[in-house]
Amino acid sequence: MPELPEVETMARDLAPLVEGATITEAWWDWPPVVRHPAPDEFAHLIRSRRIEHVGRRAKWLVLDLSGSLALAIQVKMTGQLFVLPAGTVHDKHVHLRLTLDPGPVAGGRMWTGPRWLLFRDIRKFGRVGLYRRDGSGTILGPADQGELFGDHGPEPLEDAFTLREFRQRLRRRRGRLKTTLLDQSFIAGVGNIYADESLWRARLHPLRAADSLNLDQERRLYEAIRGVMGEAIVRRGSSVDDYTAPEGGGEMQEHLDVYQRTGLPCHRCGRPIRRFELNARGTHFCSWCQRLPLADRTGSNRSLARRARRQARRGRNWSDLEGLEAEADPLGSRAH
DNA sequence: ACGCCTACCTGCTTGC
DNA sequence: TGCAAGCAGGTAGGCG
Repeated sequence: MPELPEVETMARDLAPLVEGATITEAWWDWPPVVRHPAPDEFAHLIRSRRIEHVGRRAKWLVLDLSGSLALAIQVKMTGQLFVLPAGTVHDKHVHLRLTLDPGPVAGGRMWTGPRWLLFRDIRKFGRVGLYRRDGSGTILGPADQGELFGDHGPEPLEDAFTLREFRQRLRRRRGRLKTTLLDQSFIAGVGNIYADESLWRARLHPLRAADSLNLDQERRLYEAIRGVMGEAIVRRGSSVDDYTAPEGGGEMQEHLDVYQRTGLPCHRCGRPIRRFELNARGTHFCSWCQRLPLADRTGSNRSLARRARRQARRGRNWSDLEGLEAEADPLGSRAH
């Protein structure tokens, strides 16, 4: 499940393989994979474009093409990219194929023949789109209007993303902490794995009201997000479930503290990691290290607290935990 | 306006 | 063995 570190790894792996190459043809077997523009126009526009740079924004790969075009690839859950000699047999999950005339490659290497850039996506969630950049370099959305990434929050690892800005953004939010971290308009690139990991590292409960943190907690969360993301990039991301980096698997999964570690000892206190569902996502945390203060459940965010009480009465959401009914207490309020 | 919920997908696992 | 249900989750779009 690619998040920021996995997509960053894909971009870094892909760059030396395709930068400098020219796209000569586009093929697809499932039109919805081309989100924008209409598939025929996409094929027409992309022909003869040179791939000038491979980068990343949020969880998207962005290939800068000649003529101020940008090929944006959203891999979502199971999207993968491969570069193989043209004509290589591939399976039915490859839904888009770009034929590349390699031309001279950085480092003086010369490919001996055309290559295919393959987009493979088992679950067909991923999409590609071709967009224009305006004079200032901003990628324009459909119909050349607005910013393609206008709805996205800041990149957590950029210098421009300061603790001060993080605090300001966090205090404007009304929802729960984890829901907020997963919201791409709050911060770009955080997904389920690194949301859980960041909250564990910051010792904050996933259900905390986002606007209820004190100064120290805000700082811890800010540093946790950046620390977890930075470390995950160095380790080439996490290889879990369907996802592995094609150019060699990431190893961050061996260094995760909570994600998919239900029942295993917390790396800080030794107590078992617990799991519950939030917004239909598995949520992993340590109920000893990550407490939900009483005040949080009652006062600081009224609408949130009201909803929490209603859900608790109906016995939904955080009561149907796997196994251990007596132990199941995602609020983390039980004394050990 | 904002947050929450569902649909989109398919392969794998689990249960009968 | 076979089949169906359950599960994984990023995010657009609909809903309240």
